[in-house]
Amino acid sequence: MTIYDIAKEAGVSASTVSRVVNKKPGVRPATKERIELLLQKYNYSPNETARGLVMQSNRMIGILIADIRNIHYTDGVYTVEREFVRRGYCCIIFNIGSETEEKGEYIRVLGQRRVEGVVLIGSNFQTKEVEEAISQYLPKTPVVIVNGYLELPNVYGVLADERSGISNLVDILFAKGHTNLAFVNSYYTPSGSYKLEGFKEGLRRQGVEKPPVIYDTTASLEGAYEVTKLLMKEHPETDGIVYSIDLLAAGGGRALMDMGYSIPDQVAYTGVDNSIYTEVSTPKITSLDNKLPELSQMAARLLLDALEERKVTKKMLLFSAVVERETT
Amino acid sequence: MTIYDIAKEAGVSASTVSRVVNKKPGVRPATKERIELLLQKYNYSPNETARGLVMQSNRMIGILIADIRNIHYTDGVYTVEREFVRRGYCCIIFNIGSETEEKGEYIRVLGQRRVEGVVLIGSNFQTKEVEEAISQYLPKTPVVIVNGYLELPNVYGVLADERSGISNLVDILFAKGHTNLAFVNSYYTPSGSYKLEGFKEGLRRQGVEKPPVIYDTTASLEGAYEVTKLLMKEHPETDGIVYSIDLLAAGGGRALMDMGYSIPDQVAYTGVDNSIYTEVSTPKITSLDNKLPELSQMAARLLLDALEERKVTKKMLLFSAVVERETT
DNA sequence: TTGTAGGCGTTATCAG
DNA sequence: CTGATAACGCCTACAA
Repeated sequence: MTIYDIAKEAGVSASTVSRVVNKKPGVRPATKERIELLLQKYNYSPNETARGLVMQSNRMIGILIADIRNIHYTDGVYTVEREFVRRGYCCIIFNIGSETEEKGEYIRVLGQRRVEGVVLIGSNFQTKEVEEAISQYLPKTPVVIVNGYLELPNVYGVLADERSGISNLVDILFAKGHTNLAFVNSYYTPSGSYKLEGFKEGLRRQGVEKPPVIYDTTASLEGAYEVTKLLMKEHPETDGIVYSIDLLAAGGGRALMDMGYSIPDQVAYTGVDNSIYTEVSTPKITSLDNKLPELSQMAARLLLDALEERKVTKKMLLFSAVVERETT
Repeated sequence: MTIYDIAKEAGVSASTVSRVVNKKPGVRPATKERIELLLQKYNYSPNETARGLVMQSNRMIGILIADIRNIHYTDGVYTVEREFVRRGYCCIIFNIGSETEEKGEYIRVLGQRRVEGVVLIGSNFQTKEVEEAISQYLPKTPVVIVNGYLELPNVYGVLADERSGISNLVDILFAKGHTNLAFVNSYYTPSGSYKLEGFKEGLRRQGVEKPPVIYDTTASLEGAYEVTKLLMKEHPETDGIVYSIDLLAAGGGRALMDMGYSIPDQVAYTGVDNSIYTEVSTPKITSLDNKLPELSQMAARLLLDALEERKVTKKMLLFSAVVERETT
């Protein structure tokens, strides 16, 4: 059912139908009514593809994310999606995997779809490859990165100060008498290395001289469980563990309990994200709230500002905050 | 940058450019090469909107879901999205809220965008409103419902037998000597009422005559915590609780522990979804695996079959399975 | 092998 | 108030 079909049956031209569809003025009430009746009758709805072509605007935005199942990101996608839908946009979402080298390819596809804006969620978009893809395929499309940044004219960044947040975590552990700390990180991301830096900085600030105890693992309960057992075996003096994400803290906490440590007296530990895992896990996990929902909210706002040509902050920082629970 | 711009600079017509862009045969190698160089030079990528218009196909599919943050659904969205992207589609995802009356409106939008297929994730799409919206706005577009079904020619359904699954849970509890059971449900969905039926059926099968103990709460840790305390106060004889989702089991389990019950000896409990909560929570939760990922996988396959005009099963059922852990 | 012409469903401009 | 007409960017017969 096109505007022409309606026009023919109403005995008018397509332009007149277009006018009433778009509620433009200048149509005689009688004609208008006649047309509206037909629109109803046929359940007409304008073809957005055609509309997008002539209007040079399809009101679509693209969201790229490593993996929506990672609780770390789920909230972000949700927030961004809601914000845009409220404004009449719709969102194309791609889960692109965390290790993939195809980030550029997805950016190309978004370019080809002519999305009007892009949100990249996660610090792992802060790479040379992404930078090149953006300047190739989306040179004029506003792009905002949640927890990352790239030096391009059309890229905006909203970041959390995870680095200093983690060093605050170290302070808290020290204040409670835990001084033999270890850090457990998951696969490499820029965010992960900032966290590690924060850990080292915290130790330095506390006057610790010996080399820091650092372990890596996959981002899974099992990985954290195993690595924690290993850690405690190789460094039995450890009395505090900083995990780079809540999920690891949950898995690691389980290992500590299974090994018979009393929490938090003998060993204290902390997570990052302040996610639901902190409440589901027993004991409830002290966590660094890195403000992911707020970050995403800000990202959506920034992008909207850019799209509606208001003036936009290129880069901004939100402050994280420690939420103490039962593991410290 | 359009094919006309390229054509002009190459000294050929737009159709020739179109041919090389689409790798169609019948272009002299020399011309082809010349054009390809220009395509590279300008980073040309065909406008999908225009292409979609003329081809009458935009390779977009729509996914509707109550709330992507609900772990219950996250996996499903992920699976469906991955499956379609692999086939060159892209997905428009809408979080429409669980109580909202706007389901029809979102379906209208998908129709207006002329998506080629739709996946509805969650039994809460099994309503009259959705049925009407589909027959109005998507009368010929294939739609598949994950864990639901509607009697329309273009609607397909993939369901889990949660009802009998729950009654199996009841059997297991009885087998372990827990005979004073209670059921804790969250907000109303068709799935929720099937689960409740399963619970009642299980009791009946076990020869229980007295009216079942049933509580309702919001789908949250706190809700489950409070309602469990209330339940145990009002029915102190209870020695087994079937929660309708893992999240509730996690919250309720916490309440039971805080009240000093030993798990599973004094009180056993179970969840549904076999989600990560079962492993993060302590003790690890026995759960009904309702095969959500498989369901979503099947849904994607069905839709793909429909799109590619293979013959398609209208409605199918997957069998759930109990995964025993530490709470039974 | 290449170009021309028509059309996909809209919107917008400009006459009438 | 209404109707031609020309875009929008691309694809595809058909003709050359």
